[in-house]
Amino acid sequence: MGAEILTIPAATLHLQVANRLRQMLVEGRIAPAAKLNERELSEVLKVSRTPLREAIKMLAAEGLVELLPNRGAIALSLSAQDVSDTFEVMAGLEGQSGELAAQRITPAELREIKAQHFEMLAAFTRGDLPSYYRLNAAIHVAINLAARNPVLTQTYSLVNARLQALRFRSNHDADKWKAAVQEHEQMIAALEAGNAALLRQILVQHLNNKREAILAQLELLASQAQVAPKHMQTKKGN
Amino acid sequence: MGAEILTIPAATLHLQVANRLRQMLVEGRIAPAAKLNERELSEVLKVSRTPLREAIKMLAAEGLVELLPNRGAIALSLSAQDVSDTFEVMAGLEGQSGELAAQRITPAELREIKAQHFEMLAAFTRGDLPSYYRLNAAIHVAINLAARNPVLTQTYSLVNARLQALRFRSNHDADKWKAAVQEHEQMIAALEAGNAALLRQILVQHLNNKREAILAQLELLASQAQVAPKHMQTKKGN
DNA sequence: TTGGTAATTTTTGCATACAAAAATTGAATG
DNA sequence: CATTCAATTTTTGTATGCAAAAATTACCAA
Repeated sequence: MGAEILTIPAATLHLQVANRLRQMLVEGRIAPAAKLNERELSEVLKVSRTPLREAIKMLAAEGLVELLPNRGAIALSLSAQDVSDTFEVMAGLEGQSGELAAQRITPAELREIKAQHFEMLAAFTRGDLPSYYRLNAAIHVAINLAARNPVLTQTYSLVNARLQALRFRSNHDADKWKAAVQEHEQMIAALEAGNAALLRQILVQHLNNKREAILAQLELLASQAQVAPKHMQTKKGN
Repeated sequence: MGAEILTIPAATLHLQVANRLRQMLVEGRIAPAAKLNERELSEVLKVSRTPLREAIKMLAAEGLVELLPNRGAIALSLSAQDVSDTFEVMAGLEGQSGELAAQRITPAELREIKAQHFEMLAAFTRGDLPSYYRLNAAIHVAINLAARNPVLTQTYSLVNARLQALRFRSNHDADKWKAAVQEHEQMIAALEAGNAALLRQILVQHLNNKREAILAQLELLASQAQVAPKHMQTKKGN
């Protein structure tokens, strides 16, 4: 993605706004289905509506917000089916990333991934969830980068962003968690062996498991919501 | 993608403009690397710069134009490496489409694809290139749709759009053309047999062949361009 | 010429202004 | 009390205006 803005630090306003909004969306600071009020946001972000609207249009193209003609934009809200579909695509993209990475990864990259893996094990052992998730994501990104295909990386980031808001993270269940860690160890082994087909298979399975875990979690939340319907509606908040 | 604007025909201007611009880009009416002059385009499209700029921002997020800070936007221009990378991703997406379609396609969909295949054969036999390419693309789209995953469809469309401008079409060489048609027949067979793994493999191979054909074509054009450098620079054109 | 630089023009980026659509409010009525 | 409908307010969508940056032109000197 476009991360080398360091050459010319003059980032235009609409890009800055797009980045900030994207962050707010994937971090859930703007809740799913929440309305994006232009006046309100322009006051919060201290910009006029023009660059704000341009940023919103970009996020719409990225699929992070939905445009409703004459009614503005709302934050992406994924149905269970949407989540399932998105994970299915992610499984394909991760599988391909792994397949290519197994063929193209450099020794240095492999070493770094192994190091990150051990760091993740440390966080796992300590029960340090934030670090665990951060390192987990970093490893997947590193595998994707090792595939040496910027288009794949961009596509991956684009689709993955839609799932980031589901950061209420999956496998709280200890067994599945352990299984996920084991899958990560299998990934390393496959990467090291240069076994492209195997790494693809592991990653696809890994993503399918992730999908199931998230969907189960969603179902749980939905049933809880039925008991206490319509609580935190996420209005203007903070 | 969003094609059901028929429910409420009130499409906002910036969306209309985005659609028109997208079409101009993928049809090559705006040449690769050509500058998108806002004043000029706003006159041609008969809109003010505001909705035009919003549309351009959407196309930038789609990857069809590149934004240069303080210097506007230019049409996407793919290097040989870019083309190769993009085809690689498309191969993955098509492969997954096929894999899922083989599992999920309905008899009606299969019949329609077979019908389209015969129509394509007819066009092929007549040497009717435009119809051939149109039907070819339609079959790939139909397979994608049979996968029953809107996220996959959207991702597919997004990435594929970048290659559409390369419509100076591949395999002029009769052998490769025939091979492509044969691959299509194998696809139908695999679809009919519900052989997901096979259909994936055929589609991946099909896309790899397509990539090679296009890259060869590009190389040819590049060598010709060296002889007669800097001709049609594609100014305001039309 | 050629090269470099200052003045001019053009173009982009952002803010504001205005019109149209939607949402909200508030009666009035059943 | 609910409902409908008109008046008001809010919000979105588009056009215009203005400032800053970039590109172009004009000019001068070597």
